[in-house]
Amino acid sequence: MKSAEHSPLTRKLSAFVALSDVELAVLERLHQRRRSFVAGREMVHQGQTTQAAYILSAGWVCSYKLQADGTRQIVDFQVPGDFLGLRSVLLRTSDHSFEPVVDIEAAKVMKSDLLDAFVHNPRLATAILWAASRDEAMVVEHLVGIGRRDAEARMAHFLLELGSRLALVGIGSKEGFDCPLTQYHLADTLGLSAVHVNRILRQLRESGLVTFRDGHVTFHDHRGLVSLADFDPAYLDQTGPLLK
Amino acid sequence: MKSAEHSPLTRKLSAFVALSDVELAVLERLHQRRRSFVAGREMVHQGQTTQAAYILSAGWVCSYKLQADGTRQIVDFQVPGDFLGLRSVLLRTSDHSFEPVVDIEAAKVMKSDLLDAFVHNPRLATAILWAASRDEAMVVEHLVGIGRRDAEARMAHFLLELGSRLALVGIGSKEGFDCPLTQYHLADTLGLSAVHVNRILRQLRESGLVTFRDGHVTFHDHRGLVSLADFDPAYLDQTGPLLK
DNA sequence: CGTTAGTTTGATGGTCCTCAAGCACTGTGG
DNA sequence: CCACAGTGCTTGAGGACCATCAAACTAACG
Repeated sequence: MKSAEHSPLTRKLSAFVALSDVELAVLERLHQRRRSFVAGREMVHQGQTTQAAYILSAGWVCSYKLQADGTRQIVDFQVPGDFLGLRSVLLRTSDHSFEPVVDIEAAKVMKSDLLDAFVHNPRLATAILWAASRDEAMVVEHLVGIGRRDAEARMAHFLLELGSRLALVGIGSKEGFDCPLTQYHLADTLGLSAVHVNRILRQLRESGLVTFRDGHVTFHDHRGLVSLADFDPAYLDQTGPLLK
Repeated sequence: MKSAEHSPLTRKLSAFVALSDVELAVLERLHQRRRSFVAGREMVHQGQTTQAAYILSAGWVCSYKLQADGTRQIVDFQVPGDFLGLRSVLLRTSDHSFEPVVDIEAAKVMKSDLLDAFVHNPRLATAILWAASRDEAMVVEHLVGIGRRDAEARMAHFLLELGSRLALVGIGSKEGFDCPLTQYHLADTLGLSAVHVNRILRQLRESGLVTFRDGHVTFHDHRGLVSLADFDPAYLDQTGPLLK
């Protein structure tokens, strides 16, 4: 089986652990129940209890929290290869909502199947938990960005992180990537207004660093961006101690 | 054994799961290796790999990330009953630093002991992972606060959350709590300058909502604060689905 | 061809930062 | 005992960054 035939999740995990044929097979079997969801319609509402998680195979999803005053904060995006609602299956009710950014394809994973796979394939369990832990590290980095970076660095950092994540599953590179997000998504992610997002994007474009336009992000000066954003991909790349 | 004799961690977990005598004993045994650390000296540096975690039994610790420009973002505080570095033991190198806010007492937990306890006491494992998941929910809430709340609501929310957490381990209430943090800590937590923190605190005090002074937080109008901050403690209180 | 969603730009103002200075308290050493 | 430094708190003045309001423009779509 060639790498191109694998699911994005398999690609992602394989970048960090050498998975055995058995483990690969179990992973592919988790992808049986294919589902589609249309853009914009909320999949899981905050506070809801779920007995299933999803593995995203195509499209983008955002997870967010709504506040009483109507403002929204996007906590994270899920791209192909990412889990949706893993934590809410394993431990607690979901504390945020999920909404597809575009029409998506996902595999529904029942709690029982997941626990079975974990019990019989501890290395696979570790790999998946490693991915969950990486997601958490991204949230922390996001927190740091909103708290201590100005709008320009925040945007640069965000685009670089997305680029790295997508490159890992083969749909992005240091040159750029396709990006279905609107400037409103960026605003709700970065804690800015949509108007200001627009101005910052123009500024980055006019500095020759990066262009965000027509659903595509183009890195013109990747190193310059890294320097502007103080971007250190260690939190995305590092291998877990149990994954030897 | 009376509740007062239990460790703060035991108190916290007992609020959500009825632990058996065996589980209580295992939990207490994890507290054997007592250690002290002095205020201000960094315990774990970001990027460091650790083979041990700590259970905090007295004092406060903050976990933070430093940026290249010298600014600091505090991600979370640990109060008695909280774990330090649990994730870095289980999965990956630590991605932030830890520093005691005051002199602290903690129990060192070796990775092997923890894994042993997990294997033989799955309910205990679930309870501890529930606590870890709760920590993550707090980080998400923190992110929302910095991204979408103004300085006053951010401060109010933070103080309310701390109050709830401390009440759970018996060192705080709706009336207030002792708090060793400086205004600089608050600033680095909330993504504000220390000067602005001072102004916001004055504003909250003069509105008769809350006083932060001389190492003590006093809630004058708890309900008013909750309303100002749009504080919903669900993310702290909810019981996980596996904890029946 | 009107409607809607998304982008772009300008004008104005508020929130919060930075710089600066003064004060209170504590601990230290001469 | 007192000078002095260090830490933390407080307040003022000025300005930067970013929000809000408003309006025009484009593209997609029924």
